[in-house]
Amino acid sequence: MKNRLEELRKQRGLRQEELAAALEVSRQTIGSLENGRYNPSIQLAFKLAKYFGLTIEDIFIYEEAPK
Amino acid sequence: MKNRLEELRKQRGLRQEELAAALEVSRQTIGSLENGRYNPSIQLAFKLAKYFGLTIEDIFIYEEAPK
DNA sequence: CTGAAATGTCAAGCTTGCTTTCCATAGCGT
DNA sequence: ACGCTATGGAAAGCAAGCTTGACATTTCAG
Repeated sequence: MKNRLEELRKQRGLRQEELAAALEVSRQTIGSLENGRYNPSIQLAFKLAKYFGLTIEDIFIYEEAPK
Repeated sequence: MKNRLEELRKQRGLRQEELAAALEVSRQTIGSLENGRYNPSIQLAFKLAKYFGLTIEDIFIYEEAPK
């Protein structure tokens, strides 16, 4: 699963740390998502979508092969 | 987080077991989601949305309180 | 070039999502 | 009542998401 987090964050001129604080997660979590080390929980996906004013589908690109 | 899984499944006249098979998860997973024992992973949420021809936001209702 | 800020990344530990197995309960046709 | 089918739900175990803490690397202003 790919995502547009880094792009969206930079568009808004935010640091990973600031975005993390806004979402109440750790900076490492944001970095890990941007770099594809793992996928977000659905809760966090909703938080991100709400924060950016987009839908989950706008931010995360589902790819068939779950791996 | 609430969801409309049971409603959607029944609309389509499916058993939990059939839906589970279509999504390649266990019957217990479907039952647990319908009864709110836990939230789906984002992968499974995407699978469900695709299966029902809806968006994740159509199926899952995000509630602030992460509990 | 130098230093500070931002990001990358790892490790250990806890929590949550999902599996399999198993048993209990509910509903329904006969 | 009986038996069958669908669903509910618990337990144990593994995988994935997230945390804190620490350290390496990149980036960029001066």
